[in-house]
Amino acid sequence: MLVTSALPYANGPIHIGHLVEYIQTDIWVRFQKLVGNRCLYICADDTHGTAIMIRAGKEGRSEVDLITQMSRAHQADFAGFDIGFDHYGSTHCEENRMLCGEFWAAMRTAGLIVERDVAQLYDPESNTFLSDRFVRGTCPKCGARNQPGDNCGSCGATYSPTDLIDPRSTLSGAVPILREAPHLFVQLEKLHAFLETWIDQGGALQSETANYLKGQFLANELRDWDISRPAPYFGFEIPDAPGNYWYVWFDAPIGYIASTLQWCKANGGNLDDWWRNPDCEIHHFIGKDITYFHTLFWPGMLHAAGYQLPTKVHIHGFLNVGGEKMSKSTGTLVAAETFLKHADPGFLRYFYASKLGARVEDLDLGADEFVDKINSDLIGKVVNLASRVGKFASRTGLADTYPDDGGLFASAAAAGDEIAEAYEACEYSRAMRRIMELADAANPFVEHARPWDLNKDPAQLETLRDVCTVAANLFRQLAIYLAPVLPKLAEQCGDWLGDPIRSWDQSQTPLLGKPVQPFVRMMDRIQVEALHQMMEESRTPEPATADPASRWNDSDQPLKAEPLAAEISIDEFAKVDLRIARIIDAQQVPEANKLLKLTLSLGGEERRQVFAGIKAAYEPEQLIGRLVVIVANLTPRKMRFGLSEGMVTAAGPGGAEVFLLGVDEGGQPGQRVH
RNA sequence: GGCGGAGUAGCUCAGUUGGUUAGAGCACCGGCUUCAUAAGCCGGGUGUCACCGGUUCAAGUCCGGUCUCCGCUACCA
Repeated sequence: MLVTSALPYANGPIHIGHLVEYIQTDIWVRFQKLVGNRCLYICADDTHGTAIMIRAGKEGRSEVDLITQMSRAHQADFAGFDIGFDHYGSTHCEENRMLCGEFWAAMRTAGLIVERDVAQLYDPESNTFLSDRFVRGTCPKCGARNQPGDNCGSCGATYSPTDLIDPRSTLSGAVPILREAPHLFVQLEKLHAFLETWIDQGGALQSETANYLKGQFLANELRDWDISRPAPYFGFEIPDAPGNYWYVWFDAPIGYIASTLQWCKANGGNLDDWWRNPDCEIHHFIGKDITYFHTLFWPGMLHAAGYQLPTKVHIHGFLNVGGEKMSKSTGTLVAAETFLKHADPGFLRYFYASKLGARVEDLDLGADEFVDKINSDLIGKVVNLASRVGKFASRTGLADTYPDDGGLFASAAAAGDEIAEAYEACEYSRAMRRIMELADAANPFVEHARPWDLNKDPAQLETLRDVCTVAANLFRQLAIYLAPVLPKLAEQCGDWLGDPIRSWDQSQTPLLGKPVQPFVRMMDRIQVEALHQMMEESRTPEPATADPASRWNDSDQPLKAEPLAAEISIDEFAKVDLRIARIIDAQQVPEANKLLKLTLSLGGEERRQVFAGIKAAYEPEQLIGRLVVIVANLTPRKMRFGLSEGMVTAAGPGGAEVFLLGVDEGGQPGQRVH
């Protein structure tokens, strides 16, 4: 079988959010290898695209220089967390260029490619077409300034970058111009029927994902996929369309194959054994953000080029920290490197394992929960089991026959199948729970056997040896079951008992008649301060903007929408009698579309009935009791629903966007506004 | 608005096809212990299984409805 994790983009360091995926995959791969499956774990850096090109330009170096350095950093981070790739390549390699050409030719032959002109914003100063994220401007809907080209961070509207008011290139600050260029498209609709069948019958997807695709994409005609980018672009030039490059999402997944090919070259393998062999399972582990690339485009590409389709696409959710999205400003976006400075990588591996299931669900890392889980499970239950008999065991060695342990070893051995099934199904949290149950059962054995008393009586040496034999073997079982998650622990256990852990089956037979090495401590408790420190270190404060105007980022739209009125004198203003009033009752007017009926108090017994057009913006209950500003000397107006004796002041474009004027603390009903 | 998931002890969760008195770990309280890394053992459940209704001899579990939270999505890939 062949297993992949998504290719990390060569534009930033690995952080604990990425690691969810690599740890999830690595556990699965280690499990497969442990049970004896032939398994290759393939990954690579994803290196192409505008972002890389621009960053390299900014840093004044070549793209190759940038991605080379980034790849080194990524691999060091992964190694630090014991992610055991069989091969780690790069999408920027000759193998990938060759394979891209092969896929391309196949797709051309299949008649999937068409050419069409696309108008895109172009930066005339840096001579680059601008993808959405490199254009910023004023939101056409709400008028918020300095918003990205695809959607508004303020009102959430989505639009195309050409809709932006006053657009600017983030590269040069230049005003982008609209320029047409021919693009090449994949007509995915031609593969509609194939994809439908694959999704329905392949069993490759979690049910929620299949459901999502069917409802979201396959229910309609599939749109053509824009697969080329005009120069300049860091990537591979399309052989039969000079001046055009494959879009990064074309060559990235092909990188899985290219990286496998590199492995084959280095290890004497045959690529078709892995990618064109119906007997070879192919498993992709990805995050939910790139679902459709891997479940629509990629299967389509593989199908067109005659490669084996994925057996399973395992999709996981995102990581939250402390119940919130990771962010640089709160320091929850902890780099892999930073984590390693403060804590054992095994802790993160175990924590994720204890939280991961087979569903597409986000998981949460809480500092206290993390510390509790590590200290009580790993330290208190697992490692401590070995530690309790460590000193004695190295003196007594292991007995020649397995002593009576009340059935503990046998029942833990019997649990092996269930635990294995949980690993296989990616239900790691279930596996961890079962393993901890075994650890819970093992510790009382030591307690009741009282090896510390036996140790004082030389005549009891045999019994002591038996107790140590049981405890050491129960610990070894745990280490084997945990080996996919905690490879270091398995190694330490192997060193201690002089028998390396290589296979899942070792959990079924006790280790006997061997000397035991001096016990060395395996893990240390973690303090919650360690987590706080790594977050503190990861915090990069929101850049404080010097210019107050840009800090608030207020739009000029409202003023443009409603320009200033003609000048008036102070006397004219004085004619308008504005008063503070308290809303003492607010009622729906069922027949009215926009109106609420308000009863206002101006203090004392003075009451006003006012109809206000704020129905869409406010619930009556939330209005009662609050102070508003009203025009108190307005001629009463007879309306369909009754007399309106004044007007409540409010701003905003209307509809739900209505904002009542408030009164600061201390203002009283009846007071005039001057 | 649509789709999906969740709601069980203070916290994290388990609870299989309905079936005794609803569970585990952690936390907490009491006692014991000292081999072990402020570790361990024994005992202790403090719950309106979100809410309402229905089916049933029997509902955390099945059905209908309501509420709350989360994720995705709203024609952008």
